[in-house]
Amino acid sequence: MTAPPAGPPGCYVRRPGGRTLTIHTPAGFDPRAFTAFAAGEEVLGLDVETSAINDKGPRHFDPGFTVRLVQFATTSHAWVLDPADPAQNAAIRATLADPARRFVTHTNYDPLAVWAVFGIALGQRVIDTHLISKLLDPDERSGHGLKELTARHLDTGLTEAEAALHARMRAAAPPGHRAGNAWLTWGWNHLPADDETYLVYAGLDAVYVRRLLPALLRQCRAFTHLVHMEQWLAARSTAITIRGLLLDRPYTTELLTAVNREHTDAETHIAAALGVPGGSPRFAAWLDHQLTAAGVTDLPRTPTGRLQITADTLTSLTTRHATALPADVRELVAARLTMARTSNLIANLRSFLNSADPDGRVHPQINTLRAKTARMSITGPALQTLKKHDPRLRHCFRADPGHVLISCDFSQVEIRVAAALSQDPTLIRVIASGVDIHDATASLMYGPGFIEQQRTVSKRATFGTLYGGGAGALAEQTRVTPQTARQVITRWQSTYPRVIAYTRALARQTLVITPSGRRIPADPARGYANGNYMIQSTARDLLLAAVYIFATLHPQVQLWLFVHDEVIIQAPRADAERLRDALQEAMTTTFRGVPILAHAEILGTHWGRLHPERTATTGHPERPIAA
DNA sequence: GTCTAATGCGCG
DNA sequence: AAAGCGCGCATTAGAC
Repeated sequence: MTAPPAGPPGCYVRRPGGRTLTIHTPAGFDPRAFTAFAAGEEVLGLDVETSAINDKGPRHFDPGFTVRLVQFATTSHAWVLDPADPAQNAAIRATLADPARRFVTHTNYDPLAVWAVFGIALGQRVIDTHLISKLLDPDERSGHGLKELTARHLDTGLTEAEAALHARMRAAAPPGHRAGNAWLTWGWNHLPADDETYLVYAGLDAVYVRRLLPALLRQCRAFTHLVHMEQWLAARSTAITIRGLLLDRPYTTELLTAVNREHTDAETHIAAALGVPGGSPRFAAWLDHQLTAAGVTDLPRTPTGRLQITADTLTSLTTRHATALPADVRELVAARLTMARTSNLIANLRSFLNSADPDGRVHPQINTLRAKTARMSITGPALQTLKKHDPRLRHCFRADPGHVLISCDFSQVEIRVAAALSQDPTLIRVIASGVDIHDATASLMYGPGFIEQQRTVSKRATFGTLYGGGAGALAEQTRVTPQTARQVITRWQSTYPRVIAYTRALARQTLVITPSGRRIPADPARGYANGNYMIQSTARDLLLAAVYIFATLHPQVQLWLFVHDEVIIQAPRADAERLRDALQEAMTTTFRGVPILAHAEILGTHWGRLHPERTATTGHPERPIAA
């Protein structure tokens, strides 16, 4: 273990890896000494200890969320401050609000907490070691936690402090708070704020994040421009989280009530007819029996042999096998299908309402570097995965009063990026001519008299090739025979040979380096994925570049959300046309001689537009809305 | 009951 | 020769 306390009064001293680290505790707070400490360092490690976070709720924006400790650190000294003490609270605020001050944190958890509790926006004054680590190795599973990173790059002092804290929490948790992870939740909320293990852990967190920064930065020499751009994007994204999206709560509540009723009706119907809940395995057994009696045997099963009840299998029952089944069975299958379809809607609507703060705003977390390709993810709620063809879901979110939402998305950006990277002359010519790319591809493959099915298959072949797919997958998707699929792929390959040559060359590489300088390690067993890494990642960076240009030219405009190849902004109604045009212009560009096109439109007050003839809350089966 | 891995389905 | 890619979350299945 480390040496016993031996520092100044009110301090703990630890010597992990032979370095002396001093932790100043709240009990020993001295305003003048703290001011002198803070003045001596331009970039401070910043960490906060908070009450436990409930992932199902508004997280930082829950009224019950509190910050219990705030820590500032150099590479050798940490000050642990207690915001409940007025003098320490003032010192915290003064330090955080100082416009000349820079901080280093791990993830944006701490800036969000600082905003939620102190109302201070750190904005571009914070650099995130998690983000830098993701640039060094974009694989999420590579261990980007602060503990793993400090153990790898520095020493094990922090992991040991954490182990000690967890042991302390387990030991101190009262009965009833020991099962599962309950001791952890109890610990973050209730472990006494003067507990030595807690204070040492808290102080070391800030010291280690400060020590980690130079260790990681040194390894980024070949792509420091990415550090800058990603930090910019992360700060803008944190601003989106902080501002939040306004939920149309009356609409959402009413819709949930209606859909709940639809779900319950279907459930009750099944229960009344069979005496079995529709969602139970016994329903599956009953249906299995009915199908066997009707001679239907080709439906998918679980590994244990149970009939698989999915929306897909149920749908095929109501279509392909409709005539084989008695009317009462069909009716119950339809009811079960209603349950399957509404349960997804219900789950989404509940997550919207649960994640809203008391003002009716949701604060989605934006992970700006989630995928290996640097694609972003949005969680809490997962707004990128809402069923698009049912506009009732997106309609739950609305612009702030007096504002409208404006959306702009790239047109077929991945095909264009593939053309630009491969410099395939035929694909470049097709794109430059401005005709429909899939029409042109089908025409090149089958002649100008191609039929619709040939267009569909060649379109699938295009995407399959960009993603590294083969004949098997193409046959599976289009229900053509494997031989036909192989022929289609061969034709595609001879139509766009440079694309094929390009992706084959990429497949042999062990490291993919994108035009923006991003490093993506190849998966040795799946070299065919490299082409997709390159294309998807480059498309993402084209979006970042466009957003950067737009936001720099229009710094006051609020970014609202990103959906992979789409940006949504919020603007005052009076500026809508002007900003729609400006956004489209910023996103329209040329990449290596290939035009990258974008289309912007004013969405209006709500994200999703309901069909004019259909009311929102009657629970009609979803249907695509004509463009 | 509790937990995790796999599956299904939503998006691009 | 063959291989689609990248995500999040609810539910299900199976293990403990």
